[in-house]
Amino acid sequence: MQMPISVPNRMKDPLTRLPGYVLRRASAATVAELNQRLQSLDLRHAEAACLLLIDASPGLTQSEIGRTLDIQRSNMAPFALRLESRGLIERRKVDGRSQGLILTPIGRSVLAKARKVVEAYELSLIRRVPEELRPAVLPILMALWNRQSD
Amino acid sequence: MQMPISVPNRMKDPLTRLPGYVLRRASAATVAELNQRLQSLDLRHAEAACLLLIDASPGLTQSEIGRTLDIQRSNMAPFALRLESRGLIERRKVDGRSQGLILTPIGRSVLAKARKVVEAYELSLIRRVPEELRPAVLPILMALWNRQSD
DNA sequence: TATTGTTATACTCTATAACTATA
DNA sequence: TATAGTTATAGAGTATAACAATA
Repeated sequence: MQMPISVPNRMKDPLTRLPGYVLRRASAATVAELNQRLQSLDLRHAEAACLLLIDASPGLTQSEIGRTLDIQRSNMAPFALRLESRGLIERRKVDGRSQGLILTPIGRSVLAKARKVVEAYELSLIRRVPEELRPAVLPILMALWNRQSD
Repeated sequence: MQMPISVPNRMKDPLTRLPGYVLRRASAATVAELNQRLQSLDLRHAEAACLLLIDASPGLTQSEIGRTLDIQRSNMAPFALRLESRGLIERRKVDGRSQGLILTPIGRSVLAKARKVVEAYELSLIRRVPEELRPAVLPILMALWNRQSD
């Protein structure tokens, strides 16, 4: 992400009327912002998401996490390895091929800090939206994601 | 993007309540979908955006486009080169260092098809959202992007 | 047969630094 | 001094294929 340009852009921009385009730009901007806020914990946003998932469901396997986060099984291997070698998670054999992932004490401590960062960031995001539109935020994003809100 | 899992996911998922997370997932999913629809034109979503911009403001320079799309100047070079070597755009010297970009006849023809794909996709996106929420879509996305709607 | 974890590999996207030519 | 275009390079992120071990 480049830092925002402060001079007004006088260019015709036919793109900012396209929800899909603005969705991409909003996502790219917020990912960059969240990654920056997580930098001091040496975490990427997807790693924080992974820790949050494991904390909510200890014993999840790599494959299950990958399916939830839409990360390929093959890409989960180095991903989980990094969390493991940093001592944030442990693997526990479930059967001969699956290994449940759980947080270590260090992992729980890092997650506690990450959770604060994430929650503060989510709050700052929602606060960008005019109050009367806030109830529509999740339903709209879930719909664009093509998921039922529930 | 993996194809969606059809079996319901019974896993606790604390993430889908987080607007920022859902924003990222919605964006990733829609980028993948749009890229797939543009595949037959051998265009990526950012290339289509670039053509749309040049068409709206012929003579834009690489740097200006990069600032508009948040693509680094250094990354714009191979990007523009590809469009040029495919005969979609031409460079016209503005002064000793800047080159304005314009669409070639081929570029206009490809853009016409790309525009249809993009507009159809944008329409399909907005249709995912319940009708009464649609007016809030752009204001919310612009707010999350941290831009004024106007 | 299908699934888990893994390795290898390739491609895209993004980020930084440095260079030149020009304004 | 600042800007435009370029090159080189490194790091993420993502995609596919293939393999062994296990269910």
